[in-house]
Amino acid sequence: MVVDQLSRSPEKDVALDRLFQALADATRRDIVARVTAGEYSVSGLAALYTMSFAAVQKHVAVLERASLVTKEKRGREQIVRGNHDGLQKARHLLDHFEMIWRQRASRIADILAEDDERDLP
Amino acid sequence: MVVDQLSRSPEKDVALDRLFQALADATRRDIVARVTAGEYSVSGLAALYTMSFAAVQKHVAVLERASLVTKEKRGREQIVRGNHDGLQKARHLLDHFEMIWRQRASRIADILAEDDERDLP
DNA sequence: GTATCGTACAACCAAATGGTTGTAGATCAG
DNA sequence: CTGATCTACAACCATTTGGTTGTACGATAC
Repeated sequence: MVVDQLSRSPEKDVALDRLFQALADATRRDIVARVTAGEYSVSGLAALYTMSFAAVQKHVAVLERASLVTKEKRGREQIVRGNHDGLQKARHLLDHFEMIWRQRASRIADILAEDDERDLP
Repeated sequence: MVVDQLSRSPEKDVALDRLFQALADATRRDIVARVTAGEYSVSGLAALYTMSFAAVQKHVAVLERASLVTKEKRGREQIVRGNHDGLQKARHLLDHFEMIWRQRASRIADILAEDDERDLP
């Protein structure tokens, strides 16, 4: 029962938990797509969906905690915008996974190549 | 209350829900990292963590449903491997978001450029 | 054969999630 | 000032999640 996780820094882990958790809902992904392309107030977003205003408000709060969007007060409205950095963090981890995969794939290729060399005359 | 979501195809949505949901847990991300780099049996994975075997088994099941790993029976063991395609699907959506963002950013740049032209003598 | 190992799965539990309604505080329009 | 709008937040509810223990079953070792 080794406790070592491959990933160090539990703080980052929590940030990643929130990031992926936030993206694990179709409505929230829809919100991210919309506010990445333009600006919306919370009520402007709420008008787009059949669920209640409070529900949309909660979704925006989840996205904000995950650093995927930012809110800024403008008069009595709260303007929601996409946060580029949050998206990049998620991409970076997936890129990292893919890098590991490619390294493994090339290692396998190397082994096969060695076999080929052995088979050569 | 417009019902239209930006993203079409609810089936893909469910797949993405599962994908990001699966990645929203540090233990599961750790498992993905490990089985992407090499092969592990379920009990081999379970030995790495302090939680029970059944818990790890459930995590692997979540990853399998999300198409992030595959299981293959070998003797009495079940070998877990990383699934490259699953990772790419997640990356593609994030790439898409980033593309929208860049389009918006360049649109803003264009507008600013127009202003600059107006200001020029 | 018997014992052991690796797995699957059910039943259970506490906590989190995604939704609702209702209430209350700011801000704007008339 | 009054009324409408936008937001925040609490309380509640059903379902899911992440964990546990216990049982059962096929494959392996001796």
